[in-house]
Amino acid sequence: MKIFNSYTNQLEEFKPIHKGKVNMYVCGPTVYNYIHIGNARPVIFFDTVRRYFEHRGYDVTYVSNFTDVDDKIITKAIELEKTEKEITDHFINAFLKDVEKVHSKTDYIQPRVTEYMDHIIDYIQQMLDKEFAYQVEGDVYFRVGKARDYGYLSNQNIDDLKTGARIHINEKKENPLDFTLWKKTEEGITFDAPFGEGRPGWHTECVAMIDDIFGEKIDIHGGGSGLMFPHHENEIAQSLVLNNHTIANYWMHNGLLNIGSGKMSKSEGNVILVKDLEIDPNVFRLFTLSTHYRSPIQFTDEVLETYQTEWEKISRLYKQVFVKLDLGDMLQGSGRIHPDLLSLYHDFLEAMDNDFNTPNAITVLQDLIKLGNQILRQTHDLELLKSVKEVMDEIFSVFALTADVSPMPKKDKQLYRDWQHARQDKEFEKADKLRAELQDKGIL
RNA sequence: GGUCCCGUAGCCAAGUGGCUAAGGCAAUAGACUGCAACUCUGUGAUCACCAGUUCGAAUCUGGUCGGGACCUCCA
Repeated sequence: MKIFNSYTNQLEEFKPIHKGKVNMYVCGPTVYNYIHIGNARPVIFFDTVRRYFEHRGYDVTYVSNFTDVDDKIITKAIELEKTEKEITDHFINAFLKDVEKVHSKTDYIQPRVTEYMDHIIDYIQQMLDKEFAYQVEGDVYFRVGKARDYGYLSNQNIDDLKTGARIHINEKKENPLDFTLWKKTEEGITFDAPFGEGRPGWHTECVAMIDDIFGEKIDIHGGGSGLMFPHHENEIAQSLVLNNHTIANYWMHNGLLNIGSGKMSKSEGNVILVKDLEIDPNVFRLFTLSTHYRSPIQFTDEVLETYQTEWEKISRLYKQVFVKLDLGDMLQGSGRIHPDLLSLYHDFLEAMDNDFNTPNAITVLQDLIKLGNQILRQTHDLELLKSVKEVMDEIFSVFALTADVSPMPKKDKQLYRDWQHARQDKEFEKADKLRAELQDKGIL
């Protein structure tokens, strides 16, 4: 299994730290608003990564945080005349609802910044003690100039960054690249620390959480490519000071989702919220996974319609196969997959093993659909159809696709057989009536 | 101004040095069908452009044009 490691910028064989285990952390949302469809991409992609590792037999510990301390949350709280906690509780619930809406798992570890304040303060103190941080008028900054390998992850060198630094000069900083660890403030919710009252910057939380939860270097750290700099760069800088390692063996970054021509972001105002999305989650997942995770995706109605069509084709076949097997009392899994289908399943694994090449994996699914349709029309071989279903079930479980099927009660089975008989006997009026009934029941 | 990414058929999208450049959608021609729907089969690209490296390039190098990201909160 190969993964593209953003840290080394190359494809690497995946080797877990602990045999059979995967420890992974994905940067979660700052909970001051509903998430948009661009935020859903890492949710869906890393959920797929988790599912695939589990499919491969790994025991996965998946952690993703909630940033529930932030200026934007405070602004929102003041604006709505509520407490920060009311705001963040509301948007955490909303987030989890959206995660479910796109068929992603919510049973992962969800640390919140407010629960980690002691750790964060302790970490900042340690950095001060080691002189990798300094205080100015109650603020605490990280001393980037002293950090080792700063810029390695995002492939930038400090001098270029300095040259490119925009005019936004903070007189308090020794160096414009230094980032805030602690900000002195009296507005909104604040916390007490040895270095004064205020709140933490957002770069320390991930390090503190990962260290507390896992207690060591982890396998995978994921997030959107927009986080690579400065957020992940800053995380690594701190971890090198505190723990002398780069947090994760493999850094994974997903590309952005664009809408129309430009990028979608909260500040651009061209957002589509997940909660307002009115498409089948299966379609949205197919759409999201139809492009390799490191490439950007364009969100357009035309492409969405393509995957709508695609999903109808996939789910239609699944349903037909399911009904055939149900009629033949062959829904129970045999665990034996026919060689022809087994080779397709292996193609699927091969695609996924190659840095989660979901587009190619979807192509395998399409091959499977074609084959299934041929069997359905030509050989009617139930054993083969059973294998088709079983391979589809495997792929569905990794992609979190769900076709709407359930075993038929006896009278529906009879109805189906009656329909077939009516057609054979050329009693078309009767057949059409039965067909309409079956369609009403969602069997056809 | 600095750093970096991308440009494959009408649309989406694999492939990143070597047989005739996967696959899907759309289009079109056919087959199947009692009618619908579905389904299957056939049909399409000198890989933005130019120059170079190489026995050989969509794939590597340089340049041109076009699009985008980051350097500031952002998945």
